[in-house]
Amino acid sequence: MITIKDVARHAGVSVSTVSYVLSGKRPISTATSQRVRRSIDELGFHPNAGARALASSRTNVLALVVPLRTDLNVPVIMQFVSSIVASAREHNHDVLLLTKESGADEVHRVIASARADAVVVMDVEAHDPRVPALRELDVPVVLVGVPADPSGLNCVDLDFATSGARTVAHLADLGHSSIGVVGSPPAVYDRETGYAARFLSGVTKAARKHDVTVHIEPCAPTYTALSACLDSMLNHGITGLVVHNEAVLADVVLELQRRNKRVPEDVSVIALCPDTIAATQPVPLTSVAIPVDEVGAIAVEMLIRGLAGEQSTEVRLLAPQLTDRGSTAPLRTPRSRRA
Amino acid sequence: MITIKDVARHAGVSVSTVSYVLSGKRPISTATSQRVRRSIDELGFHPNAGARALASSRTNVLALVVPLRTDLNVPVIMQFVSSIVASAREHNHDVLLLTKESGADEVHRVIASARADAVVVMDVEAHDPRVPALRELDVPVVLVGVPADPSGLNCVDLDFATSGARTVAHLADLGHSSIGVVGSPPAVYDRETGYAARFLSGVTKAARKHDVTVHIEPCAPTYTALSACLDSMLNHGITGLVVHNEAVLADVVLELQRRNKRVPEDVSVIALCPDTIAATQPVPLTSVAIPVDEVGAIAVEMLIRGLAGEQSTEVRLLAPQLTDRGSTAPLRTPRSRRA
DNA sequence: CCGGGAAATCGAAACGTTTCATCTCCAGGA
DNA sequence: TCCTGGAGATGAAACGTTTCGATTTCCCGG
Repeated sequence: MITIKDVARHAGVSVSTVSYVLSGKRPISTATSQRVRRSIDELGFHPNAGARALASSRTNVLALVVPLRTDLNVPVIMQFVSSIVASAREHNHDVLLLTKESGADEVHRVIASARADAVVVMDVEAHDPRVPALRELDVPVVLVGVPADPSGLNCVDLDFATSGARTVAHLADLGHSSIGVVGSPPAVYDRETGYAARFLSGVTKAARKHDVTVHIEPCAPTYTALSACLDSMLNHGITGLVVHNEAVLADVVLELQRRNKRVPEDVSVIALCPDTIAATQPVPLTSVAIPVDEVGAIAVEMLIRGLAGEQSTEVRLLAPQLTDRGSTAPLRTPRSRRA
Repeated sequence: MITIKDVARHAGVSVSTVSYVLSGKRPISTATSQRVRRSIDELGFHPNAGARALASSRTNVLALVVPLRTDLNVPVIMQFVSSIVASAREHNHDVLLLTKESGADEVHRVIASARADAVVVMDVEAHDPRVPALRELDVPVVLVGVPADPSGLNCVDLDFATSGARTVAHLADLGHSSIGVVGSPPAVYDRETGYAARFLSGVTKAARKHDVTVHIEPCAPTYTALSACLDSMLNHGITGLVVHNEAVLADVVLELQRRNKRVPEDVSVIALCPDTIAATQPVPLTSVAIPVDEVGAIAVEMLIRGLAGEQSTEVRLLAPQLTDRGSTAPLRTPRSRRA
């Protein structure tokens, strides 16, 4: 194994100089710096992580708590994880994987044994039992999602309430006055994760404001459920459809077409989902984005800042971003045709 | 921070004694052992991972390389990850998450800097460019999946060829002589992951042996593709259906029913997928299992054994396990009715 | 009563970094 | 010419474990 000592000898400098070249915490002349770097490359030196951790009490590792046993939203979760890992790497950190199922004890173990410097927790529920324990941890913590009482904790999430309002406003502005909402699977609402409910509250509030009627129906991730759901929607005479349900998203347009409803001519469809998903549908969908990459990046940045000493606990709700991909259009009524 | 020194003082023993109590590498009288353990609990001592790693050159961390950007098979991948994390924890190891996308360099970095002791790599392709680099690593490595040249590497996977044969044999034994195979999405075959092709080779081989005809068709993960695929199958007069495609699995039975084909009375259906998925379908499906938990457990065990010093590189193909859940039945012909 | 050996415990040297306190040198001001 | 200060480099002390001898204790046979 190549150690910092070998590098020092090879470059003809002291061990501490090599260390300072690497960390940049003290000025080093460019001449020595270059010489040292060359030695490092030549010898293929990689600083020993354990020794580093011991000496600096920094591991450069973030613990990430993920709900692995979930069958819901799996692709979205993967995207979150992916973005968090990428952001962590950009800040020179690695990611240690913990599962939600193993609870807060594992998080405590990992922190107490100094295996990680900070924690990001995904899929927090409104009354998540882990929250109190997380609050006790004296390392930076950030939650993806917002619990009922977020005091003393950092949180990031899309502003689901405003997003719900935004989708309805968009359709209302296009003249639609009868709007359907294909909700998430009932299981999601049961789990009290909060975000789904917040989305709906935004929807209903906007409906009142814009004086339109909304017909909300949760929808299980099966073809039959979707089918029944859409029939019900069409019976209610809806002309605009909001979909907050990744599982059935792909089939919504197909099923509408099969019922002789063209999109967007006969029915306007707007989705709440990551942009990558909305854009890659057979028919690209107008959508409000779930900004997975941004959420991941912000979560990591909050931690990094926390590690740098900045104290702050904030709940950061990201403003919704609507992209029109042509699946929504002005309501076609006799009046609008004449106009 | 509580250190081993504090524990030693509190228990009235030396530091090394505490260490030996913890590791069990030397005999300690039950009296002292208990006293030390009580002190540990009382003080809430957690050994510092960095110091441990430095002194013992063992991190008790496994690196796991996962394909995060995949849109295919996401749920199955999650199950693998989940099972690997669980197995690792059982062996007192944590899991460091690397993404396939970042390539072999990252694996090298993690090993060279002694952040992890061993590596498990998921989603290896037949001619995976990372394989040579992995072979050079002088730590235990195990691949989930089998590359074209697995020499010098440990691999675990389901025996897909035998599994393919098994599904056909099952249907053939029930009297079906015209069998359809709903394959994975074309993208899977394009990626040359190997397992899909091996499955099909097993299918065709068994078809010859049992003198039945098979009609194989890859199927994109969309409703339209499935629809077309099934129409084609039925036109060919198939009475038995093999499905190797988790994405459309849920809809296969529904679509058959919509075409007035009952399962299993008119069409027998057998799937290749994890048991949890087969069992939780609206109509439980007879299946050959993709044994995610077993594969994960074996992968981890191979690594642990490797870390313990056992030298061995083996390709471990797990024998297929078929579970009849009632979605397959004997072919209904005039002859079989009379019998 | 003594010597020998096993069992239990101890002390101290690693392990490879970071970082603090010093030290050296040299340029520039008086 | 001497002094001062700052930039650049160094040496050595941590950091918290593990682990290798060495030491103590106790029991047993002779």
